[in-house]
Amino acid sequence: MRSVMVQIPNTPTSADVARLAGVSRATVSYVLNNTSAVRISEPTRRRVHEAARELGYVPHAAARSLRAGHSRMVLMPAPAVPVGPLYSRFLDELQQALGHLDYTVVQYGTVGLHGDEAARAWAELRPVAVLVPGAELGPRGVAVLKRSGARAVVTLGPVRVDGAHALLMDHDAVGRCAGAHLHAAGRRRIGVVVPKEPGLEAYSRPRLAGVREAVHGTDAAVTELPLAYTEQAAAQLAARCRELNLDAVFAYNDEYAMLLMRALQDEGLRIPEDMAVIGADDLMLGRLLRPRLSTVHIELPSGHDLAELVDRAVRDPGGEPEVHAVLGASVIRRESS
Amino acid sequence: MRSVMVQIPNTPTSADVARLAGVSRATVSYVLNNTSAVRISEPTRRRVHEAARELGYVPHAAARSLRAGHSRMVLMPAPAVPVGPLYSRFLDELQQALGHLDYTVVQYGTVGLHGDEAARAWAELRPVAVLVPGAELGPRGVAVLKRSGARAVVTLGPVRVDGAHALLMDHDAVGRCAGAHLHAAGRRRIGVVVPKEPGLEAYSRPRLAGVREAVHGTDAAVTELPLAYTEQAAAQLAARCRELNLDAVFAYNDEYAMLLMRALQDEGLRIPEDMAVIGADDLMLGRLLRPRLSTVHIELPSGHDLAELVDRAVRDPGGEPEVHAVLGASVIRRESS
DNA sequence: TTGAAAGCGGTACCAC
DNA sequence: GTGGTACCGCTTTCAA
Repeated sequence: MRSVMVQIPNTPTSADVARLAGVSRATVSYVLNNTSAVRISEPTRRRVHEAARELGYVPHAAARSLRAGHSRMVLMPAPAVPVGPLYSRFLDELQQALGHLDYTVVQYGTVGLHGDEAARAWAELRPVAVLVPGAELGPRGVAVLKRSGARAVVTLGPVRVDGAHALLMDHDAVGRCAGAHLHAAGRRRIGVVVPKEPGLEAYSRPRLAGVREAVHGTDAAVTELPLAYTEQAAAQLAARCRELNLDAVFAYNDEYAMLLMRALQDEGLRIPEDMAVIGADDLMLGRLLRPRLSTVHIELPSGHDLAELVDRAVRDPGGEPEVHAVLGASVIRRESS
Repeated sequence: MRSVMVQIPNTPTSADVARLAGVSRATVSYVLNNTSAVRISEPTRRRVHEAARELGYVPHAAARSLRAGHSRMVLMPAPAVPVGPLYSRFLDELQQALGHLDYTVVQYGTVGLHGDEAARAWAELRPVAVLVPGAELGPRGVAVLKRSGARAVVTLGPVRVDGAHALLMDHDAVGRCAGAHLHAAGRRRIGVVVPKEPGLEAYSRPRLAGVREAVHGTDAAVTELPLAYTEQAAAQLAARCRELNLDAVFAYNDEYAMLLMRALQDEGLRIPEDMAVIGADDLMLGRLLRPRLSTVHIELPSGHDLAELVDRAVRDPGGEPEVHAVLGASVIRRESS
């Protein structure tokens, strides 16, 4: 009796390739990895390649790295908040550079996990390096990752974390720049916008603190201005600014600055005569506003440099953690201040 | 002779935990996975947990999924171009929802890889599902992924791909909306901005085509207007718009609209009297412009719905590919058109 | 030049 | 209740 079976296309393994090519699994591995320590005859190579192509063979990364005892995966938590063009470009450059060094960048969708929970989840993937923006990771998280074989842990954030390399992106500097600029321009009653949107505190608190530092010991006063990203909230805040008799506002970034500037103008305040406004991030939109928006230009590290730091750290896991201050901030004065 | 050795902290395995707890690896597995088919005494459970905690044990995801023959990983290519707030929110919601269904979302940094190359790289990770925005993936790529065990492949883009589920996000509709609106408003010489920035063609071409469709068979003429995202380019384009005697522009999206609107105003054109301008994406900034920017509001599918589609597909891999048209587009008329 | 086999870390079946 | 053990797919000695 002839039995016709529907062939369920099981994912082909190297054993299948070996069978089809009439060789051993070892040979398949040698051929497909171009192992230089071993010479395989040209006919055999061809047969193996042919078989692999025919079956649509794709090696199993997990099996490979399990056997190898390590991977080339660089893990980053996927950003939860919409990320600006600045940071996007930085990320892209970083991925490019790491890819060039033969690493694979993977952004892990860390959903509800926080702190050490998250670190544990990341550690399960046994990445060779972990890059963590923000201040999500503590020393214990770093320890977990290192114990699980991460040869480099790099934080990109406001503070250094024990045991990890650090790219110090101190947003204080942004606030200091803005504060110093406004003070030098003769402003003395300075408001600082602090977004109400969650997830931005890591940046907004230091920026506020920076302004405070900049005018510390002078006769200038700093007022914290919480603001949700809506027109209505902006209108209310504009009215409040007038009541408070402020003469300057550092608006967190250019987007919030645009929002607030519009509201201030609608409130009848002249910019910059009655009220100086300065943003941050040097986005294109600031140049398009009227008056043109002054801003704090932020210089992020080159993705290329970070990639090389990662590579160094991976090659020499015992080395002292490197700490680099990498956030350049400088005022671009336009017309609004 | 007493030998003092520096204990190199090798990553602890379940065998280490077993040793320390004085039980077998099997027992460790049972305890840590809460295997219900097997009863383990309370004291033993405690000892195992204790040992795991003490060693900082973290299970090895690769080993686990190798044994299991599958993972819960949903893979997406990491977006290469800076992605707007709309899409960011969608992504975030999607990750949330998938996480809730116990999937792990991983964005793979696909650098220089294209088409089938990329599909192969993704397939190496043996994800249970693959979500691909844009038009990067062809039928062959889909086949590669499926052969490697992906139980669901979903494309989010302008066209359906053979073998994959599709969330049709037909940006033609955006252009059609804009075109119909401008035509209804009496405009007949319509320019359509097409960004020169690479990576945006997947959206800009259909949007342009949509405008053409909308006015097809009428007396309106459509002019393609390539534009780089710089002030200078915008100024030149504004001058050209005047020469061409256009009476309306669909500016690709709100950001390009803002750029061009500024340039048109600087060129002395009145909006909307001399020139109607409409953007797309319904960003906040459009509301803040003067005149307020008309725009095409885009409704993306809910991340929740997509997550459920993925889950359905994973549970029933043999099912017919689902195809949903999911992009809602509607004009929000403000003052600029 | 090629093949047999051990072993990476976990899980789950089958005995005891 | 708990332990022994085979096995997932791949790489890499070691022998032939």
